[in-house]
Amino acid sequence: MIMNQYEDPLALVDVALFTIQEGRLSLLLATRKNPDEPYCGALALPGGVIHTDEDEDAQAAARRVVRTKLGFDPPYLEQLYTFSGRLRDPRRWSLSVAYYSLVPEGVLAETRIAGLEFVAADSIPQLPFDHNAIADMAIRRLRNKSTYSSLLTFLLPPAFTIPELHAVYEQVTGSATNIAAFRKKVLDEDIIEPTGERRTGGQHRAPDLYRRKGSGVQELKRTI
Amino acid sequence: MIMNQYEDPLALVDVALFTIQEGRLSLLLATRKNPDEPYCGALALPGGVIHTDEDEDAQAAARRVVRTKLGFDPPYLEQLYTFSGRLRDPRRWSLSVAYYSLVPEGVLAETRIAGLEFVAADSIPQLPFDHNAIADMAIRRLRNKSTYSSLLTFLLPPAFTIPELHAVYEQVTGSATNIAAFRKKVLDEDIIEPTGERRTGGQHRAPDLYRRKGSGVQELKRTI
DNA sequence: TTAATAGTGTCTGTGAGACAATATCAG
DNA sequence: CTGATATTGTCTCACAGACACTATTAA
Repeated sequence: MIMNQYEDPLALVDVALFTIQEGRLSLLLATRKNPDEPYCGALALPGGVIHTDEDEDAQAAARRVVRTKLGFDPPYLEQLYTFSGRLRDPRRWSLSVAYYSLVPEGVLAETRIAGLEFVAADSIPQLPFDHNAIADMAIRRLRNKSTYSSLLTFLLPPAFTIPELHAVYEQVTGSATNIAAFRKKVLDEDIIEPTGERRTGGQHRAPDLYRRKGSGVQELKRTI
Repeated sequence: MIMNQYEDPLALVDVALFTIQEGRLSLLLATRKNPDEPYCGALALPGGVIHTDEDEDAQAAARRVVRTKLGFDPPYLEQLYTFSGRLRDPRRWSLSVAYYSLVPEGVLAETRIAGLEFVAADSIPQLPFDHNAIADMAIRRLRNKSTYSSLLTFLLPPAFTIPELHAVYEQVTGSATNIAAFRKKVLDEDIIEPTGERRTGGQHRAPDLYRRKGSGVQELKRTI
């Protein structure tokens, strides 16, 4: 190991993982289980030390954290911000690359892994470290990016209806909006496309099903 | 020092510092001078190892880097993204928290510090590490944020005219826009305010001077 | 007075948003 | 048929953008 005249910071990743549970935007918290680490027993954002022997980069480390805690690869994972400082971790000067992740409604409904808990995004309890700051920034980013991208489709199953997307939009942004205007906007943005199917079963007209267009997030441009 | 079973990554900061030089958006590069570090002698983004004994956090480290290389505190400094991986630095697994900074036109004109060089943002040479990726992302962020915030005012002196702001806007976004529409939009966005003075000297009507409103960047909201 | 740039007023097209009207579904 | 919700069509208002016109300045 090539040395460095300064003590190296502790390098971590933390993940703010969101899903829809019972119609509400929810954040995943995990019980800390390692007795060698601080705040053992407390609920916190899932995270951990970067394993430089196996993780190719920080994104891979975050992916590994989700995979080991939840058992699957997160469909959407984006870097949020890096939190750092001398005092944020009792061990030593630390640096946490924070990510946020979106998981479709229902995927985690049956997952009954011990120590995991979902809390409503608008009533997050007090968390250790600076995890409340991370969660707050993740929600702000999510709210903001929802207004100009196909981000929210990652909170829904592969095929979804416009009313469902509209409900998620209202849940995330916290604002009531006109569904007719929403429909028109989202359709000529060219970020979703009809599957050709409809969802039957309701005692009303069957809504058209759509899927996300393209594999990643689509962002829209502003003018001036 | 509390140990950790994994080798710690090398923790760095890098800064993409922009200013206007001869009417063009320009990026600052610095000659690497430390013979113990890779790419000594090459031009690269100014950066360095985080000093955990003196830097409170990564932002403070980036501020220190700018201060020691340029001799002043950067007026605007924002975290951009964290670049990481096993191979990006020949020393070892590394993690660089990248920042971008904006400095008013003219402030660096007289600065004649050896080893510093400005290059036009649209013709950046090949750089060591993944510094080209950092610079590209910084320019994308700058271009994008310019369209919905008061960010560009940080590339101008404290008092500036609307035509000056418009010229910077066109230079940064690379698009020709209508100055009348630009003026109207920027004025009712409430992000700048008139100083009450005008800039005389030209052989034409003296333009009104404005200043940025508020101390930080102002962002605008989108609708739907 | 003239050349040059600053600033203002007017018109138009586009798109968000409200709302009415029509279309389907299950029972 | 009826009660529900989905989808489409129409109108209005706000605003970006184009452009013409007026206002100032120094020489």
